[in-house]
Amino acid sequence: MADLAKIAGVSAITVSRALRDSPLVNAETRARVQEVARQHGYAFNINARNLRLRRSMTVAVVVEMKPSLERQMSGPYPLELLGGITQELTSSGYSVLLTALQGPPPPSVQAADGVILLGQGAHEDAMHAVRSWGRPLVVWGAVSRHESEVVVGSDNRRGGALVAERFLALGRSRPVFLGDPAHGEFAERLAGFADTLAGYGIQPLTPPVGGFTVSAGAEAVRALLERQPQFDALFAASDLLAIGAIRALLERGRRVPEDVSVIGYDDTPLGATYVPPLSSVHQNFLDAGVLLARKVRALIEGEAADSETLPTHLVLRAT
Amino acid sequence: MADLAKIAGVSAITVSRALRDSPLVNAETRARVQEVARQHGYAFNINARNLRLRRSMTVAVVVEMKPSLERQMSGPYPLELLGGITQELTSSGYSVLLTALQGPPPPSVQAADGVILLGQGAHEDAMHAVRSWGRPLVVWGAVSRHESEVVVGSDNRRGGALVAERFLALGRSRPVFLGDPAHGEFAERLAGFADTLAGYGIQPLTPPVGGFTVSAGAEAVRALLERQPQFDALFAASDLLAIGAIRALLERGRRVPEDVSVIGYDDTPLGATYVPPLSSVHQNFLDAGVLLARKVRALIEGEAADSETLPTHLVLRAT
DNA sequence: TTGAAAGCGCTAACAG
DNA sequence: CTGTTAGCGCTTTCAA
Repeated sequence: MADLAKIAGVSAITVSRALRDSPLVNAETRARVQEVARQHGYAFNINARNLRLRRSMTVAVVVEMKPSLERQMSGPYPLELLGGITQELTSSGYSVLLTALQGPPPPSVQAADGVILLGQGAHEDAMHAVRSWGRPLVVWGAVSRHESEVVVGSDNRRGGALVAERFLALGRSRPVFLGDPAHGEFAERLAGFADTLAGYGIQPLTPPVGGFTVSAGAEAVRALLERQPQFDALFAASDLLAIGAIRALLERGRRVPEDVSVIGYDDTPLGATYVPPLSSVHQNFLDAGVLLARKVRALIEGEAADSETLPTHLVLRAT
Repeated sequence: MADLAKIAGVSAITVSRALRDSPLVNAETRARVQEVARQHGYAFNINARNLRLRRSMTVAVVVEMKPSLERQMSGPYPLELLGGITQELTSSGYSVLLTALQGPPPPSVQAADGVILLGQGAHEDAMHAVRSWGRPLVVWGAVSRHESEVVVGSDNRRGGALVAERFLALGRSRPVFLGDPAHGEFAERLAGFADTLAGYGIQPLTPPVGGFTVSAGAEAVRALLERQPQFDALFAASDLLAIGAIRALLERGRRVPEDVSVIGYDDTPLGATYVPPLSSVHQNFLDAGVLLARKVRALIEGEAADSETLPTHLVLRAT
């Protein structure tokens, strides 16, 4: 900048202002300075600015990213969430720092102005670790769980309720919920589901499920068919589980949806292109990402931000 | 640091060295300083270090991230790639800066020590834009296309050849290739496929395909069935296209695989759980991510790095 | 093994 | 509208 200043015949601070499009500098001067900068291939030093301004214009996004395909956070969700976050944040001058939460975070992550945690999942400890960084924090997950944190999540209770209503409308009376309620979002889906059914004196079966995978869903349903085969509707807490469930049902000669109605969750392309195409509860991850981004930004800039619940809706397909 | 220095009764530079585990400092002093730092909740300022050291310990990952589910870069690929990259980079002290390549990149991205471009796709212009940042660059995509760049990609030619061999072993003689060869990686898959077939005097049909989606695959096959229905094998350049193709085939009463063998590409969970489970060419995105990360790191540290091709293998399932 | 001096490149505050 | 001064927090000389 000092060099540019000499070349352009102004002071360094004027160069600084000109490059920032400050209104404090004459339009003509500004143009000249910018031209000189361009000609000389000037590269701005963001670290110097950050040091001076005491901020990094950076938001850390913490993802649980195990190398396992069928995991809960796999599939398109986190990527869409990331897409929304990145879109919103970069368009307001922030950068997105991706972190895997394994071992101590690299220093640049600790220097982030804010943090977005994707999926508190079964990892309440992850939340604690991240909170200890002492940065503005926004979490994607089950909203009701954490009053002290800003949490964005989709309306899992409503999602569950929608499925219950659908089953009731179809005249189904022996429903099953498939999913481990230790997972906060799953617990909410079950709550909405069970509460609505309770209004009609119906209590869903909740067989144990050992995971989030297609095969976990299939196993659970196979076991259930052994012990309590008399069900006519199944609500799976994820499309993956639903697909596993359908597979197990078909194996045992149960027709879908004639004998058993099945509805999944997440409305993944996987479910949509499945044969039969899976009915599912849709949540808009892209919007969710944008919202998460806006909330950290608000927090960073000292404004208030509240937890928020995004609408869900039921997408009916063949099952 | 100056404060810590006073408290610990040493100089600032000694604090600096102690916190970095420098061997220049007495073990006892180091322990004391680190303890003081911990007790007082000292937060290291990474920007100051970066300013001083003239680097950012940051790698920008540029992704094409349009808000469309069925896009090429959707699905689990980029996430797995990202997982591998993040894993490798964070474990060596670098941070991963995620960027969407829309409009001018935020300054912190330009300050990255290196850049990984995920998918040159049909966007050769994306590569030009990124190259103009003048940073060490590694690209994920079609290796043969760019001699001047370091490109990591999986062995698309071999993948295509494997499929051809499989079809030949099955005695199929009228194969189709489904995919737009304007896409560099697709072109390589076709090349490997067609070359192998040519050795047996067979030339595959290459109907036009308008996109990367399930529906594009279905459309293309419907049109093909009108004009040239006499094919007995189909190699789709992605699982998405393959699924669309199967759907169209079943619609028109063609059995898979009895009448038409179908093999996809990418070995996605979507394909694996499809009914019928899709045979597909597998590529290991996690390893690829790690490799990409190692190569930028090498480049950043002034070492040489060459383009590299990752092995692919064929996963046979029902189709 | 420790420290003093100096400066990385930028910008807020305060004149002019 | 422009400039001077000072300092953000760290680390690499160089000297003790």
